[in-house]
Amino acid sequence: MKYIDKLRNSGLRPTKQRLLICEVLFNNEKTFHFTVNELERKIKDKINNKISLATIYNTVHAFEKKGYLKQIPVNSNQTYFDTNITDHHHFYNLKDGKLIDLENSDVGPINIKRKIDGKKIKSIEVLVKLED
Amino acid sequence: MKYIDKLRNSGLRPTKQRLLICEVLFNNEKTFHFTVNELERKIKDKINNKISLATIYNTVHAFEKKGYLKQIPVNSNQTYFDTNITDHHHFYNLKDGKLIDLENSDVGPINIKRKIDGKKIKSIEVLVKLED
DNA sequence: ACAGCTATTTAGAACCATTATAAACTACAA
DNA sequence: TTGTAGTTTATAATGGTTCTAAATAGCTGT
Ligand SMILES: [Mn+2]
Ligand SMILES: [Mn+2]
Ligand SMILES: [Zn+2]
Ligand SMILES: [Zn+2]
Repeated sequence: MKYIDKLRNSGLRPTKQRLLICEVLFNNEKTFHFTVNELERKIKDKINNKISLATIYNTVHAFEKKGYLKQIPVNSNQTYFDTNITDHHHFYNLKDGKLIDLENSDVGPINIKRKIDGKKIKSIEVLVKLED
Repeated sequence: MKYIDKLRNSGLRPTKQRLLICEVLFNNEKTFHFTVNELERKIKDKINNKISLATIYNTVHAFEKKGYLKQIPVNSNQTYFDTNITDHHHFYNLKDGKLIDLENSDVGPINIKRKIDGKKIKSIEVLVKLED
């Protein structure tokens, strides 16, 4: 399996639940955005025996901590995750709550002129809200 | 009262609850960021007879719809609001969950080169996450 | 292969911010 | 004043997320 080493090297035991979730998340042509509920549906579509919702949450958070997933800051009652972990930005379609990647090259370089004492910049994220 | 007309002109009846909330939100030297729970505390500090939490939610949403408040997109279990309704951006201190205004002039002009068919850009917001 | 240990999974309960409900109250216009 | 629609309120319901603690599974050393 192609994800066993990835997990072991991260100090995560390659359980069959995690391997299945890796398949769903990372074995795709394109990266994508998802909520935990959407991920649960994708997992159910893939297999017959289900994975507990608690495990899905555990795994998503474990992967996020290891840097294999990112959370996207949007106003929603659900948390949005991204399998695209490169530096990039987002369109947010207010109509249907869907996100669209906005590559760094599609946004001019962002230069934050102000500094905050004793703090380092961890990330700079642009959210472009779309309406009709 | 200075907020009676503002409310009437917005089609909102100037109830004593709304007027009190206006005082807390808008009668300040500086704008500020808040969650509904923080606002509830500020209101309790100001008066003895309390305002129902449901009314606080109702009012915040009414003011947001009228454009007197903005919601700020961050990853948190609580919704962050802003009494600063000008176009601007934010630092987000991951340590304590506090927001700091980042004026447009402290960020270079942001030029979104990509267009989405049939959609208009409603807002462009930059979130700069801070760590130690 | 086995034992022992720790990590992980799981069902279900708990949590908690937010929203819905529906009855009492209030601003306002006729 | 009176009627009506708008508003407030206590309280219940909702729903995403986290917690719990018991069962299970991966791993290391023998
Ligand atoms: Mn998380
Ligand atoms: Mn709102
Ligand atoms: Zn993305
Ligand atoms: Zn602000």
